Amino acid sequence: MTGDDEADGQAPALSEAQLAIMRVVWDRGEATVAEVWKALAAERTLARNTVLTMMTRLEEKGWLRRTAEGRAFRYAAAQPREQVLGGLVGRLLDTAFGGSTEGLILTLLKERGVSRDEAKRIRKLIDEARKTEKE
Amino acid sequence: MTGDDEADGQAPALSEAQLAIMRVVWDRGEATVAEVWKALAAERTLARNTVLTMMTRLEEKGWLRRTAEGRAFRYAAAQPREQVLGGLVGRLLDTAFGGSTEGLILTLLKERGVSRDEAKRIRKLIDEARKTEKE
DNA sequence: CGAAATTACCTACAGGTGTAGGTGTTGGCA
DNA sequence: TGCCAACACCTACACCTGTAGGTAATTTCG
Repeated sequence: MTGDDEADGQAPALSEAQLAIMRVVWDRGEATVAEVWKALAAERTLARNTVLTMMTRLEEKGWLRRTAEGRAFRYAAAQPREQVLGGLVGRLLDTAFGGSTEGLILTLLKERGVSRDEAKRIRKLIDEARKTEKE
Repeated sequence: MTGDDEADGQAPALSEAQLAIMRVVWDRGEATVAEVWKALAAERTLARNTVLTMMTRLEEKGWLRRTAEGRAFRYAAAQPREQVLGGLVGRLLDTAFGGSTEGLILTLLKERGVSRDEAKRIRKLIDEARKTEKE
């Protein structure tokens, strides 16, 4: 799979602020500007209009989809979280780690460490992943 | 700690093209614009001046350091690769995965799969990381 | 010696991003 | 029923990124 390794190639990848918005939308399934704004404003101050502008742009670029609902809009993610994050990670993997999965994981572990429990669960992930072994 | 340099994590994070340059510099320890240009031009076409501009900007922002050498400059990374990549990964981890190491690894495995050999080596990494277990 | 090459610097520009003010519309409530 | 709050839209702006042309200094080679 992923035969289209470069199909979406030039998607400029979401920036951090954009990702923050997407995260809220993904978490809720769908959301209005006001909802996203409230969620983000809980962490840092920013104007409602900022969120509005960014969501409008995300919609224009196909990251979000919206449906009129009364006088407001209800936004939903146009692409599943897994897919977008997968692309993001793949991109980072290639650009920063020369494609080395181990390199990335090593950095990750060094950066954050890992608890006994996590280690166990991660092992499990690897076992499962190995079933769909790559050639 | 971190008392000596404030150029830590909060910098806007390197973009993809910038990372490509840094990668060349890290790989060689140090490099001139011409060297980086040749390395990058091997993969895609771009003007020498593009590389020059970007490296100058990277120097201004503290990612690269340079020393005059004759009529040219020799650039070196101002920060070790591990540190920068660590910051990058940490950033992605928090922004996109809500801090879940497993989440990132899962995505990574799904995205790229893993060969038997890699799986083995990754296991080892985890074993080692667990020694410096986190609370 | 003079031309070609090399290198840096200055300048520019289109497109993206984060931020937000001002304007117009509308629905709800006093 | 008239005003306010909520909402979207338009506009703007400063900054960043990728890209590169033109210019000037200097080195090197024929």
